[in-house]
Amino acid sequence: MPARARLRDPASVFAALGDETRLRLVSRLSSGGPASISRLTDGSGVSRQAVTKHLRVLAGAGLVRAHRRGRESLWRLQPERLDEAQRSLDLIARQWDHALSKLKAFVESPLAGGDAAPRTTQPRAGEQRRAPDRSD
Amino acid sequence: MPARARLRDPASVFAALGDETRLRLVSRLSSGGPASISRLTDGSGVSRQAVTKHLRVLAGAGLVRAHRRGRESLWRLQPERLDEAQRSLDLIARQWDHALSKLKAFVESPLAGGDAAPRTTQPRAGEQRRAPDRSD
DNA sequence: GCATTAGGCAACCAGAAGGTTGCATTTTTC
DNA sequence: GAAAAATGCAACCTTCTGGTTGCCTAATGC
Repeated sequence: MPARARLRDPASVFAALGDETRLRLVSRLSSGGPASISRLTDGSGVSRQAVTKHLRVLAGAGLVRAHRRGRESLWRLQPERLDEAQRSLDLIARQWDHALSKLKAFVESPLAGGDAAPRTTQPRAGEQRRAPDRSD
Repeated sequence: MPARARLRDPASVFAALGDETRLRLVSRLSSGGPASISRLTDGSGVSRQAVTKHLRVLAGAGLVRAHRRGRESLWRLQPERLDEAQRSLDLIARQWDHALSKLKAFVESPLAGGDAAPRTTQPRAGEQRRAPDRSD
């Protein structure tokens, strides 16, 4: 598998961020700027090799990138993927709001009858669009 | 309940989202509204038990919640965690920007090594002659 | 009442993940 | 040019994960 396989696969970005150690690495890179492996290993609580592996996972998700400088390799954050992940979350949240408003419209609709809550999911009977409203 | 300042456990949320199947589930819940396990299993490509497990992982991360209705259990999205995850990403991105500007200030400073020096990434003695190259 | 439908529980399995250790390689430093 | 520093590679180990299957329980629909 190529190192930069499916870069726009949101799951892989989340998976990369879904490890305590890796998240700390990302956080450290984000707040401290580019750093070498040895430096990142310091105080990480795991071995240098472990850090290396984690960095590669992050790189595989496109979250970080390294370039060699002399005998050390400097790793830096790649913020684009973060943006992508953020947009991903945003999309989900937006869809949810929309679904909720549809649901609410359905429930309150006279066509739904007072007794009938939406049977399981698909309201698609007499759904009418409504302005998105924050129900929480 | 430290719901405000420090995010509880961002890694677990990301980990939960870091699986293709689970992300699809979340997406489906977000766009289709609350749904039962059987319904979520339909077209998911995996068994009902697999879906159940995934839902529990998502619930463990606080991303979804179920409530029983008759013989079925309805699962719905829990958008707060999504917000948290988003804030998490935002924080990281912000820190990164800040780190970059500090770094830039440091590199461009005529007296490199002064108070503009990045703290967590202190250059060791005799190491500050090369600027980080952004050739990629 | 009885078949059907929706789920829960538990055992089991293969492969991925996270981690370690040992050794080789390449730059730096003195 | 030899020691030290910074990594890379590879083997190995243990635990976690995603998935399955089989069987049992609880509502529902006739």
